[in-house]
Amino acid sequence: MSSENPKRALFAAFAEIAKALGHGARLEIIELLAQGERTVETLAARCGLSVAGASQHLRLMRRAGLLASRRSGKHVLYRLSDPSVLELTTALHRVGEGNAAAVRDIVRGYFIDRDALEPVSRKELGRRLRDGAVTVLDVRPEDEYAAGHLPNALNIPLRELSRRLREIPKGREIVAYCRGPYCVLAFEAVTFLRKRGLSARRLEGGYPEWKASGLAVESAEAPRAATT
Amino acid sequence: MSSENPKRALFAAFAEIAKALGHGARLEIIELLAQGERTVETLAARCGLSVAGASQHLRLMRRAGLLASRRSGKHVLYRLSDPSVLELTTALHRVGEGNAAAVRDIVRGYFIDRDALEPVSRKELGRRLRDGAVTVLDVRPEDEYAAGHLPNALNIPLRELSRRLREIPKGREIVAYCRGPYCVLAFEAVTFLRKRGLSARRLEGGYPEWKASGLAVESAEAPRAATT
DNA sequence: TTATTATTCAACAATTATATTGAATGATTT
DNA sequence: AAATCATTCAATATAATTGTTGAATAATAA
Repeated sequence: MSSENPKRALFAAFAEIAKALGHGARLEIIELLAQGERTVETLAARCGLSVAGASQHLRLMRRAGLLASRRSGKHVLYRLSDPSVLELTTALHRVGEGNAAAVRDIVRGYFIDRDALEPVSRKELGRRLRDGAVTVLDVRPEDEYAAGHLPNALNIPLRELSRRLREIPKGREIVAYCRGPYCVLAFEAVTFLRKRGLSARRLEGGYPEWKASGLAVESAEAPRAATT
Repeated sequence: MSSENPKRALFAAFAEIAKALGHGARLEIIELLAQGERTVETLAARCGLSVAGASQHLRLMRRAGLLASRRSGKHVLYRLSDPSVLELTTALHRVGEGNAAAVRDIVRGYFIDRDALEPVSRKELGRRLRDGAVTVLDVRPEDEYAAGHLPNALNIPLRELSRRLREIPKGREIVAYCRGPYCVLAFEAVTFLRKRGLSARRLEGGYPEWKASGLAVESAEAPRAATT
């Protein structure tokens, strides 16, 4: 490991960390773990991986120092080892947005016209939360909501949105959020709500970014981990 | 490339960028390019690569959007495509320092006792530069110095330090810097100078970090690229 | 034009990473 | 203690990356 040249060894060690980020499934796992602890099974299901496959990716990332884990009963719960990991993925996103033509194309093509869905900044939402003039809508799955969410946020997972539309107070502007800047849930929720004639915008970033900014969060009674 | 699921495609695109960082030699190339433009030949020599090998690494990083290049006569000059690339490597370093045990071991083992070499912050050096009570010493090779350096810095490449010691004004504190936080040049310079009884400390980060902080820099007459 | 120089490309072997399968482990519950 | 469940490990085939060599380009100089 720490061979001849100390500098070479150091670069090699950093390269290991970068390699651990160098797989789509692993970045997806990191996005999920940014919401809170998760079991191997849950992560596998959410990312469309086999349990053994997920376990391998997780081991690799833990070795690289990106993740940590703890045992809780029969389950092993994985988490990001440190907030700096989220900063690293944010830096990766920024480079991708600025430079990689492939990313720009995907963002343009699929994330619809971003201008029309111009996000509400965290600062702005903070101000408007104090005025009470806005409904904050969390469109992530219930377990992610339970693990932590914005203050007074209403949780309606995206797939239930159509069915549970009446739960949303009328006449107030809606700000929807989900997992992060590249999570499609809030985009789709906003598009859907606007079609229904509601005034909806999405939050800049998602729950992890809000929390990382040091803003207030709430979570369900027991701070337990997601089960399914 | 941009297959079925847009989110998957996006993660895959980000993973490509991470992969492009996932090799020690490529991180070393990036550190060098953070000093300024370089030819393929120069990079190959500095990193101990064959020219063809360096060219392959460069192509890979350019495809990932990390680098850009331009032709100048017979030479092709590569550069970082954007300041966000430096931020990305900085984030990578931070994760490595915080988490990866391997990195901690290397830093402890080779970078000697960091406490004794506690760096001078950029802010502090800025203040002391205004007072004029400090000699700023650039220990990088001449061509890197020529491409850009701190205001009024004295350039004595590390390997010439012993020979040219008399060029350093007596009785003033010395602040040495080099390429960046994991460049050993300044460490070794400070260790050497202290053995000689001089009062020397090293700067936090190196030239690229100083410049990225928006602080003043100087460069040689013609803003030409390094030749060797 | 021809020769020279810097860089890129192509082809190959060697290594490393990935996906998949099924068995082994560790903790819990019956 | 046996059964169950979540996770990890091991083995394998496949695919991707790397290092190396030598030939092909592209720009300049003679």
